[in-house]
Amino acid sequence: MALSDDVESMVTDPDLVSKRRGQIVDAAVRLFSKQGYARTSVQQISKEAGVSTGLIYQYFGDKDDILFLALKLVLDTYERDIPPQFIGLDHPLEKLGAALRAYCVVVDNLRSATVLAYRATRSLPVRRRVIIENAETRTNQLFKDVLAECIGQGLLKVPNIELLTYQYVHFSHAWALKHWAFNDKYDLESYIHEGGRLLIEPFLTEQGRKDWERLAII
Amino acid sequence: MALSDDVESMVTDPDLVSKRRGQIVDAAVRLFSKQGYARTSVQQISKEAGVSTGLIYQYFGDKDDILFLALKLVLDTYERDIPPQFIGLDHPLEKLGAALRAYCVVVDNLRSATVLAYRATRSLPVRRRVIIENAETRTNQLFKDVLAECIGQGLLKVPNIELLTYQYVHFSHAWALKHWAFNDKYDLESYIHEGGRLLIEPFLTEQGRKDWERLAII
DNA sequence: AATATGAATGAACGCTCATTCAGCAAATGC
DNA sequence: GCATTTGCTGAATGAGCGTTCATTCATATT
Repeated sequence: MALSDDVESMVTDPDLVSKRRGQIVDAAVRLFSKQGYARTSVQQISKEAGVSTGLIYQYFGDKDDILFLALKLVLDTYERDIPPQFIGLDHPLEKLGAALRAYCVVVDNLRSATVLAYRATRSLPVRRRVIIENAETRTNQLFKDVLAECIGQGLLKVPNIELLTYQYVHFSHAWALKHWAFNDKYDLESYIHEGGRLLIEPFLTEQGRKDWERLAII
Repeated sequence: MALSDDVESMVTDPDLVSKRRGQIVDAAVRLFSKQGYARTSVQQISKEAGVSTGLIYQYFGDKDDILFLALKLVLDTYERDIPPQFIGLDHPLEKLGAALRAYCVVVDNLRSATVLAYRATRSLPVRRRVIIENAETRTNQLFKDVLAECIGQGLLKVPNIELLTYQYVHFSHAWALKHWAFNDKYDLESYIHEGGRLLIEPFLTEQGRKDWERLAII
């Protein structure tokens, strides 16, 4: 969860380390998203970040370190930005709707970075891939918990919590991954709305349906 | 749809061309799936395929050509193997169930190649990416048509055909993409079964439910 | 048997790119 | 005011890669 997670730096001042790393990772995400990891050179990253090539090796062990922290930034953003969107809310269905919306909104903000995470996670060494996969699992757990709460209160009836959770997550990711197919048919808001009709409404109980219509969440 | 789609070869004999290309693409898919496109060298491919490096350039213009034909092989397999699984069937719900099962089975057979298609399509030049995306769209259309038939006969009631189609496709792909998460919880057959409970059963009409239970499809 | 053709080889070439390092500038310590 | 440390630079290095091509081999043709 900390900023580094075992990437080492030659520079001692922690503030400077996180500032520089942020600067470099931001530039890297822009380039990786546009051109892919392999087609992006460290020289390009240094130019985009406005630093020298040598500097990068003061803050990262090698090029793979940059990719790892870039992906971690994406996953950390999910974990940081989604929960605040629903922890204040009272009604479980409200929370669920807000969680789905929040996930789609974050994906929309990080559209190309999300695609990057899909494409590049596998090219990390196993030990690091697991860290990223765990972060994803934790974010999924947020959904699962809210979903379980809805079920516990008799608002939803679902055949398989875990797989439905994955469908929510996939639905959100698809907004980035299949943007080439969706772009001319939906805007973000209508996409979210259709998500509710497809992945929440069919599973509402009698009671759930009443609340859902009253709350007019999505 | 033809084998080549504009990749040129120095060799004239068409049988030999397709044999050699198959041999090389098979080897490439194995390596690309394991190590990624960028980390795989043409020298490695030639060794894996049991030919010389020079030979590869008699059958492909450049390394990108190999990737293109590798991805095309995956998408063509989808298009070739799924329809036969349901065209003989009478009842639309039977077809839908068979289509979902067929898609999951094909993905299971091409698991690492499916992951490759997800990861690498974006690194093709635009013109070729479009060819791959069109192939995907055609396969999706198969689902959409069967789905429309079910709806037309009053067996299903779905809020959004297109997006539900994507959920089917995503569900199948997820078997490959999220295998690290699913492997110890489901086998292929139970995964397919859960897919039916999540993505078909909630949308059955009264009539549809009766038929579905009678047919015991998934 | 002599010749021609097309397939196959793999060493060599040139280029890209990750990584290093000798040196500069500024800050800090003595 | 000198010495030392820290942050930083960017040209240089060298390994690895995609691609080429002079050559060999196998088969067909005359």
